[in-house]
Amino acid sequence: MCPAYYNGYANATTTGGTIMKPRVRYAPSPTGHLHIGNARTALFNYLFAKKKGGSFIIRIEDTDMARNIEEGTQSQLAQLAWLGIDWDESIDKEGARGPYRQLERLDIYKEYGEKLLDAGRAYKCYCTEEELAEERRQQKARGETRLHYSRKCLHGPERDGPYAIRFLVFQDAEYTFFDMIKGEVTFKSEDVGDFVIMKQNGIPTYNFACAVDDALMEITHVLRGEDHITNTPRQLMILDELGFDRPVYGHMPLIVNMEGKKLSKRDESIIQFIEQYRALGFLPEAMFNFIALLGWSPAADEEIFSRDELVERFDEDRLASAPATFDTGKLHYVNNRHMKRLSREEVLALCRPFLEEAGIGKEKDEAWLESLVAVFHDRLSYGKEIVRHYEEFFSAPFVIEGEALDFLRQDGVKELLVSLREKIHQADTLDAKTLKTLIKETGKETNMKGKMLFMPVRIAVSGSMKGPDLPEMMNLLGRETLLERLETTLGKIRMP
RNA sequence: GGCCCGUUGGAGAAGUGGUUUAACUCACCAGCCUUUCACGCUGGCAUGCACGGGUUCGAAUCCCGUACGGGUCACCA
Repeated sequence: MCPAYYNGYANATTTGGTIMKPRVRYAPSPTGHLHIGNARTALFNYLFAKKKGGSFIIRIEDTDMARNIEEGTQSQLAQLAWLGIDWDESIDKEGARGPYRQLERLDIYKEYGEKLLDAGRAYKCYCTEEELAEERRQQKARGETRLHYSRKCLHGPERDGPYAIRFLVFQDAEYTFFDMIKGEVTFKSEDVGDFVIMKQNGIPTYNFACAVDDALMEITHVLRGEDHITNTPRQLMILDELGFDRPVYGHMPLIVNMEGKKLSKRDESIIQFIEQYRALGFLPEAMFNFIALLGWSPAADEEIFSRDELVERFDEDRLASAPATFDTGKLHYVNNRHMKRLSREEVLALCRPFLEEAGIGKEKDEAWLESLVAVFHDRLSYGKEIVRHYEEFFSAPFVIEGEALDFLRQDGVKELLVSLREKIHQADTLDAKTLKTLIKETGKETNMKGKMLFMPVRIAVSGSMKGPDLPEMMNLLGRETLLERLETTLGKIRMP
């Protein structure tokens, strides 16, 4: 993009010709746990700040008293920290521009609200919720397309009683800004009705607090979800009237599900909260990696990166403007790739809680657990999946059917299995290495090799033509189960 | 309904007017490797960029319209 163009709409990036270090923020409201969409907003702001050597600030937007929840703030911060997103200034890390919790900044909003009142850019509104609802109802009934406040309090007399403060929107003004992602965006003031900046309870509304804080905290760039794009003109109006510089805005496309719908918290098809992924045994660096791919793409032939690599490669010009589809399959792939980088011990540590929870390997020793993990390491998409893999091969009902059964009905298979059964029965010790030797010996004796040797054994002990490494799997199964399954299999192929 | 945004293969997605005969990744298929299965490696997979006009010597890329999808119009953030 053209720098001159850029500066024509915002001067926050430069002052007196020197480039300032960017200051960006993530501003969650503590109404719940960290949602995947919010995590992405935080992540891109973080990436942008780190890449440019700037500061990443977390501001708590707790102005909705009704929806704030007790643990909301701590939960948000804890999950961000887990992802590996750390911050330079926030409620637990005071900087020069605090406080960082909006309810602790009420005096500030009050002061600026009065300033606007005095300047005639805002007015007191005594309307009740019921009156406003009735007004809207009538507008709709009349078929009006723009449902804006009627301004009936604009010229009304001052009176007693609670009031809200409304911003007086200019007539016939245009608000144009250069969006880092969308390009030039223009809104006409006539599309914006007089909006409340201070609620009756003395607490600011989102748009007001947000604009004032961005200015006072010297935020230079605001990267946020596209659902905020229509809030931008309102914030611009406030900024302009208060004489503040505008930050540069960038509106990121929404995250949608496979059906193209916005990720709603009620959507059952996708797990929505970071905490839930953590609980399933996903890796924080993999989540970081995956989320970075939601609406952004690297200029490389590779998509698997560490956090540092992502910071290094981040380029805001590569942020997409089309919706980002949340693809669970891709998430599994990314996590799998990151898990492959882990040592066996690390994977076991990740899987252990799930194994314990499922009661797997209770009577087995540590070596057995290690082997179990080793056998599935490569194909694990997340920690808890070890349970599913285990059940599939070890505890599910043993059945052989279809193609697998047909394979066993070939000549020589029966003799092969009988011979192997004897060897397993007689062996002193059974470990993976021994089992491999036994299979080889059986092959020699019965004159079977390659697929004709291994596949019948695989099917006979697992029921499946696919699965983990055969000797390792047989070792985990143990002598008793092997003999049982071999017996069952032989019984099956005797009766065609 | 007004306003705003978007639309490239089975899926994600590059591409910002001319080495694009449209990267790369996932999935899928084939081959190689492994005495089995995976892993890994190699190759295949859009005669076309929602549709219709236009601008241009030249458009997936710029403009206009249509269709479809989404967002937003609160004393929620």
